Amino acid sequence: MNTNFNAENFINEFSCSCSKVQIKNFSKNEVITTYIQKRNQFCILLEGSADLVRYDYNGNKTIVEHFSKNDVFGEIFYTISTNNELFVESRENSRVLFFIYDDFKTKCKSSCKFHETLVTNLPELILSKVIDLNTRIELLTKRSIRDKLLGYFEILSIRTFSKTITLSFSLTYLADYLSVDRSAMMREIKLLKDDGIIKKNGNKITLLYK
Amino acid sequence: MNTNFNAENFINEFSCSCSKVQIKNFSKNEVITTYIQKRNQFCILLEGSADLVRYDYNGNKTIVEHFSKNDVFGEIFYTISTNNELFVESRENSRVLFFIYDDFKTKCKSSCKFHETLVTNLPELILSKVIDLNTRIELLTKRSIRDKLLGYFEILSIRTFSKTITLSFSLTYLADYLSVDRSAMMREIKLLKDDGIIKKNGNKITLLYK
DNA sequence: TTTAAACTGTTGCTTTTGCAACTTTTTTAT
DNA sequence: ATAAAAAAGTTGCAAAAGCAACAGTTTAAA
Repeated sequence: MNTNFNAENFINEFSCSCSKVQIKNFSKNEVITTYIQKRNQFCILLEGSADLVRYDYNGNKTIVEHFSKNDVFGEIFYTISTNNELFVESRENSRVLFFIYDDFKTKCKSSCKFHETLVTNLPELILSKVIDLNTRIELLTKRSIRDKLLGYFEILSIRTFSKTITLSFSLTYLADYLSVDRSAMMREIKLLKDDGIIKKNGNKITLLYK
Repeated sequence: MNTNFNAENFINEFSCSCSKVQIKNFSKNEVITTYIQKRNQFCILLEGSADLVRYDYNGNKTIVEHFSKNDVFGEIFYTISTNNELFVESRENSRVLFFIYDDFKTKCKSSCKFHETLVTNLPELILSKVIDLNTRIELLTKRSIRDKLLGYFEILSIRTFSKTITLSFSLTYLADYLSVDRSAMMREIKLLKDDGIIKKNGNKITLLYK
């Protein structure tokens, strides 16, 4: 699965006049959208990165999803608004394309090329989201912090074809992403080092096993 | 998001002659497919129910995903074959449609109506999968067994518009689905009862709060 | 450039969860 | 109808994870 679709280039090329989409810019830490009462909102991250975050009643922050360029998100992907407050925060300067999925399925008046191409590419974009979500579930269903960490490192290692991986974010963030307590995670990292399973140098981690 | 597409009816109606798909029947507990070397395999569950399961090195079973009628699955939805053995088990007598996604994107020779309709409905089918996966992530990111249980009960409660829910499967299964130890989960259920938060009668659970 | 804020690293203590082992009950198959 | 298998329900103990509270370090902002 490898889509060549790049929404940003596409938009620049056609400087979209489609009446059904909207593009907005966001600076770091700005809230891009909330998942409340925006039924069928569909967003594409054109540039930058963002997180879908949730804070529970204990103040625990969880990174429910992480989005990077070309990722899709929006309330369309959620059925039940639980009591959770979910919102998407920009992690750096970002550009986001918004539209309402139901509107978009029908052709726009001018039957513009942009509209058409986007619709054609939608399955691929959503499919790649499914892959991301499944990867995340694989991690979250691991029973221990150790297994979550190793599972995560392994994924990065496979992706980069290297036993040494570089974390592009803080360990605090990683803990939120793996949905575990930070200090417990730090302890586990130390144990992994002590057991000779990994080596750590700043934000570089090397897998020593196998 | 409500798709009216029903793959089974559709197939019966057109008694598909499309050369690119295959339909097979499975009886309870049979392995429908494994997620190893079946790149781009795309499956639709026409009838019955099934689970994507994983056994880790400790013998822990995890229900990675649960599939019911019209759900889609297959290795196409997974990028990285981790060392995990993933396979899809039929939970009852089931019927499954198989095809290779890449083949299917291009029209079949006869440009059959079946092919066309399926392609048209693919985005909706995948979209509804995303919704399921997100719901699952919501649950799995909860920090405690208690929160996972309550989160799960709440989802069922919202879906059925009722404070009383009926579990259609065993508690053993639920523990595998929530990815927690069964006895620990049983203990937590007891505590929830003791705390007057739920009432339990066989497989019926009533939420007492709020 | 100095100050504040965020992140890293660590630890003692508490709570939660997992594990193993068992009994009782329910379901399923012969 | 009965035996076997699966599930429910319990419990003591061990291990893992969470919590809180630090000090030291790095990063970002004024």
